[in-house]
Amino acid sequence: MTTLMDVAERAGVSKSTVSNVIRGTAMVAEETRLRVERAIAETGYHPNAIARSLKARSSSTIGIVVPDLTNPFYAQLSVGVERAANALGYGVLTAHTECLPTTESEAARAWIERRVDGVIIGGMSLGASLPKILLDREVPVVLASLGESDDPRLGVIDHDDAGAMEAIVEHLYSLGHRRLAFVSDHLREHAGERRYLGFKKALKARRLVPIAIDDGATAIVAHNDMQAIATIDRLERRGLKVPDDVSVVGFDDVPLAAHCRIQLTTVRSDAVEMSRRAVDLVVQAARGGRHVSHRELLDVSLIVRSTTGRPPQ
Amino acid sequence: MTTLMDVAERAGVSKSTVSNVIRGTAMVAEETRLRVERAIAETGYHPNAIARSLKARSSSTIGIVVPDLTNPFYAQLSVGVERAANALGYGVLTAHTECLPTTESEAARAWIERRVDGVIIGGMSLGASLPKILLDREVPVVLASLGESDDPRLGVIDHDDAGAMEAIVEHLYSLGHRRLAFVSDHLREHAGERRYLGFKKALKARRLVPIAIDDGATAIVAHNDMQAIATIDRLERRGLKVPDDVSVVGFDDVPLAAHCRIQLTTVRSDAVEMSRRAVDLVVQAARGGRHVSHRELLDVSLIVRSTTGRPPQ
DNA sequence: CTGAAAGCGCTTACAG
DNA sequence: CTGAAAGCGCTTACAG
Repeated sequence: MTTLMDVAERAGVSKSTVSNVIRGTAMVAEETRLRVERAIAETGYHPNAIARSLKARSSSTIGIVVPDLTNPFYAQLSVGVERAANALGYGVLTAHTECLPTTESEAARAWIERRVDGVIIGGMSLGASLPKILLDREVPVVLASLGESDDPRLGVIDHDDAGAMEAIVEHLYSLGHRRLAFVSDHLREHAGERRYLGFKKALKARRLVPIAIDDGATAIVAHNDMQAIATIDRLERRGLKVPDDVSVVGFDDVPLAAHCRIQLTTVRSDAVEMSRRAVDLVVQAARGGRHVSHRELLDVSLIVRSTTGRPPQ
Repeated sequence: MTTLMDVAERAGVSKSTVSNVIRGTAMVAEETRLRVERAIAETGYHPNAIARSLKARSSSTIGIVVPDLTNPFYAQLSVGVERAANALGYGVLTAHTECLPTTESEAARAWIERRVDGVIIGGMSLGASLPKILLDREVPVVLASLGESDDPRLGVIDHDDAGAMEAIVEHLYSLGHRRLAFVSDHLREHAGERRYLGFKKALKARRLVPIAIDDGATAIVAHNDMQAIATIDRLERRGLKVPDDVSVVGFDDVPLAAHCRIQLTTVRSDAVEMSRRAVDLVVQAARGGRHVSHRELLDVSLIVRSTTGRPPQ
C-alpha cells in the first residue's frame, strides 16, 4: 500500500503539503498542487481511513441493529440507513441480533472497540441494556420504530402507533367485528408491546377487550406484515378463509402486501424516510459531541385491501 | 475515553505490560496481572480497535455487496456473512449497490480507504470493474452465487445452476410443456446470464428453444423466487391462472415460497451455508496474504409445489 | 506557501 | 518478568 510519505517523496514535498492538497484546506501553490496530484494519480494513492480515524478520534462509522433482515421492513430500514450514511461519508456496521440479549451485548462491545460514532436501533429485547451501555460511553443512540423510552438521552423516531391502531380498530369495528385479537412478534417485544397497548386502548374506547387468537376471534391484528402473512398461512392451512372467516391486518405495507394473492390490509409506514431521519439525527449528534434527545413521530396511513371484510354471521 | 496509558498509570505499570496482559501473549507475573485486570475493570477500558488496526495493518473488517436486501435470499446471505464474520472477530461493511456501476465504484473506493481485509460479492453489474479494482490492490474477493469469472485470482462459490436448470426443465418437460420462457432480473445481469445459459442448454438437449414470455409460453422459469412471485402477480392480474394457464418456477426457496397462498415450485439453495463458506475463504485468504483462487459448487434440489402443472390443452 | 515535530492509541522487538 | 523506544499513517498547530 502506498502511503502519504510515498506520495510526498515522489512529488518532492513534505507529508504536510500532500495532506494539505488532499484535504484542500490550506493554501498550496498551484504548481506544487499539480505535482502532488500527479504523484497521487501515478501511485494510485488512497488515504488510509484508519490512520485518519485514529487522529480524528472518530471512526466515521455508525452501527445499526436489526432484529431480522428477512423482514422487508428491516431490509428497507437497513438499506435506507446505509444510503443516508454513505452520503454523509459514514460507513455502517450491521448487527443482526434477533433480539437476543447476548448478541446485543456482543454487538455493543464490538462497536465500542471500533469506536462507532453513533448507533441506530431498529429492534431490541425488552429491557435491553444496549442503549445504556452505549449512552454511558457518550455514543449517541436513536431508536427507530420502537417507541419511547425513559432515558432522556435517547433519540426516538417512530410511527404514530397509537393513531395507526385507532384507525385499524375503527376500520374493523365499523365492519362489525367485536372479537379482535392481536398477534405479537416474540422477537421484538419492545415495540410489540407498544402497538399492543395502542390496540388495547382503541378497543377500550369501544368497550371491548382483546381476546385470545384461538378464542373465536373474527379479526386479527398483527404486529407487522410478515406476522400477518404468516397468520394467513396458519389460518388457511387449518381450513379457515381470510377474510370470509377471519379478517387479518398487518403493519408496514411491505411490497409483498400488494401482491394479488395476498392483498393485505395494512398500515403504510415509510422505512426510508425513517432511516434518513435517524441517520441525520445520529450524525448531527455525533458531530456536536452530544446525545440526540429528540423525539419525532412519522405519519402513517391505513391501506384497505382484501384481507378484511365483514365478520361471518 | 480511557486509554491503555490510563490503565497503565492506574495499575502503576508500563503500557507494554498492560498490552501484554490484555493480549495474554507474554509472561506476566500473577500479581501484576491481577493489578492490571482490576484497573481495567475499574476504568471500564475497552481497547481502541482503530489504533490496533493501524498497527496491525489490518482492519478486521470485510465488505459485502448485495444488490437488493429486499430479496430474502440476499437478506439471508447478508445475515449469514455477518454472523460468520463476527464469529471470527471481523466486522462487515455492507454496500447495497442495486448493481449500479457508480455505486459499485463508490463502494470500492470507500472500502479501499477503510482497508477492508476482503470482499464478498453477492451481485454486481455485468462487466463490473469492482473485482479487478480490489484484486489489483491485493484485496481477496469471492463471488457468491454469481458464477465463474475469467480472473483466476477470484474465489467463486456458487450453486450448480446448470444442474438446477436441467432439473427444472426436465420437470416441466415431463409435465408436457414445450413452450418455455425465462424471466431474468435486470438487476443482476451477471448471474441472470448464467442461469439463462443453463436454461437454454437444457432446452436444447430437448430440441427446444426459449420463447418470449408473451408469446404463448405455458411455463415460465424465473431467475429467482422474488421474480417468480412477481411474475405470478403480473399473470394473475391479467386474468391468467397459475398453474392452470401458465406454470411458474422460482429459484432459492425463500421462506415465503412455502406460503399456502404461493406454494411455489422452486430450487432450494442454501444462503447460510454459502455465506459461511464465503467468509471462510475470504478470511483464510486475508490471513494468508493471498487471493482466494478457489472454486466451489453447492448442491441444490428441486422442490415441487403447486405453481407447476400440465399445460392447458 | 512549506516543512519539522508532536501526537492519535496501540503493538512489538529488544534490553535489562 | 518489565519497560523504553520506535513505528503504524495520518493531521495539525506552529515556525519560518
